[in-house]
Amino acid sequence: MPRKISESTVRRLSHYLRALERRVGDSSTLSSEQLAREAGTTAAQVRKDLSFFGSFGKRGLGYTTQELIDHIQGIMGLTHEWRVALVGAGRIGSALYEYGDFRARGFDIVAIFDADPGKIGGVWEGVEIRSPDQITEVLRREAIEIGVVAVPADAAQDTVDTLVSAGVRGILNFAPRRIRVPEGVTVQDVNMVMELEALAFQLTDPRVETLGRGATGT
Amino acid sequence: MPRKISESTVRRLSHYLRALERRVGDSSTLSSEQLAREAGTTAAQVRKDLSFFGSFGKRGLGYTTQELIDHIQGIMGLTHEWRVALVGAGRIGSALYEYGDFRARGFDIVAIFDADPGKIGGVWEGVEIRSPDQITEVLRREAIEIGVVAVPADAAQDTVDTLVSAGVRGILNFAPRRIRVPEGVTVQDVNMVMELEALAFQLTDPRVETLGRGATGT
DNA sequence: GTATGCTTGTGAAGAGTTTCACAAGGTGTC
DNA sequence: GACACCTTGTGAAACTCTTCACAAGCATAC
Repeated sequence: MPRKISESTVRRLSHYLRALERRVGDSSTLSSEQLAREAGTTAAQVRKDLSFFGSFGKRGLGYTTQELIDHIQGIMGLTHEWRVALVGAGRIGSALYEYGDFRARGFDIVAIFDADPGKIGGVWEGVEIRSPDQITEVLRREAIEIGVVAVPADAAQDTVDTLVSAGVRGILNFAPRRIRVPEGVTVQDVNMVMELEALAFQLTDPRVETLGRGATGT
Repeated sequence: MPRKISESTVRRLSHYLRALERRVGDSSTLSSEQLAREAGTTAAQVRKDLSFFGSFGKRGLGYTTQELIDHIQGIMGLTHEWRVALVGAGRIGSALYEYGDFRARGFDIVAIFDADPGKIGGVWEGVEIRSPDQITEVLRREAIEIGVVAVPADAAQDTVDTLVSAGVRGILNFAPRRIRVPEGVTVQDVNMVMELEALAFQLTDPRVETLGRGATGT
């Protein structure tokens, strides 16, 4: 009975969390209506999403901000630190690493790998850059559960295969390639070119011509 | 009659394009079945997606690689260069800019803005970093259509408002905040923390316990 | 303690997306 | 030119996700 939660629901839970965190301290309670407005969805959707996991509100009153935060964090598995490996210390990899927001949110990059001999041996804020040869060994030893793949597209599938065989079951993939993984392993793709292409499509689509200038802002 | 194309269809078009480009030169024709396999979907889905825009294949034969590339590029608006402004020259902004894959795909960052006085006046590969005060003027002058927002969350909505009032109708948003825009303007969000949270959810969800160790790889 | 007002939680309806299955229409062979 | 083969394009069915609408339930006032 592996209740199937849709990707969109999970995505919205993240939004709820962001919205709630911005409100901590404000008033201690809020309605699905308010939460929906702040998270950019509808009240019914908020209630339905939450209903998959339990009953967290009080009828007539709404949800207690901090309580709901705790519940959502529990649901999403954000109550413990996740140990993450970064593969690929190029431009994207380094930007990610320096970005630092991950650590603040419980995703701790504890190992870095790169195939470039010029990079191997370097140290980023206390974490040594290692050869990909060591992935299996290090991931096992460090009990790493999530892998971030920021290698060239051609190397992505091999990299992921190695990570998976080293026990990783979650992959954040920045390579612009669809990755194949065995069942039980999850891949999330981040592909900025694709997002830009989606924009280009919206700006190009005939509907724009059809609706004409008047439609904007109606 | 603004035929409504779903977000997932647009996303898949990008995947088809990537898959097709990898094949240029191979054999000159391929079936929906083959394309589906390379893009990670089903043959029926490929045909349905394409059918929204026309009939590009030949029955009994399949699609001509180069021809289909041209069609999809036309559909998505990738046949001309898009002029892009980058707002926020911090870590994410610079990583994006240096990444360079955008330019290769027809997205040309021709203006950069940052509020940090220490950065204003700096030059990145020939493009000067300007004060946000100049957004309206520069965007109008340079006929910029797409804005990339890589500013802190609190500044995101204001930044977008400025961009929109300067004529931008497509926004790529890296700030972890849901942005409100008038109708006719499209926002694409890139939020890496959210993707990691989705992974955490998958790795945490009770179903994992329910299915047990045996399920992986079945 | 009862009445009033408000908001949740949820079955059911509605909308949208994916999959199915097959007629239509090409190619190549003999 | 007819036949066999193959793959597209597409209505219809199946499935999934969102929206609706309302009974159930709690808080507060009197």
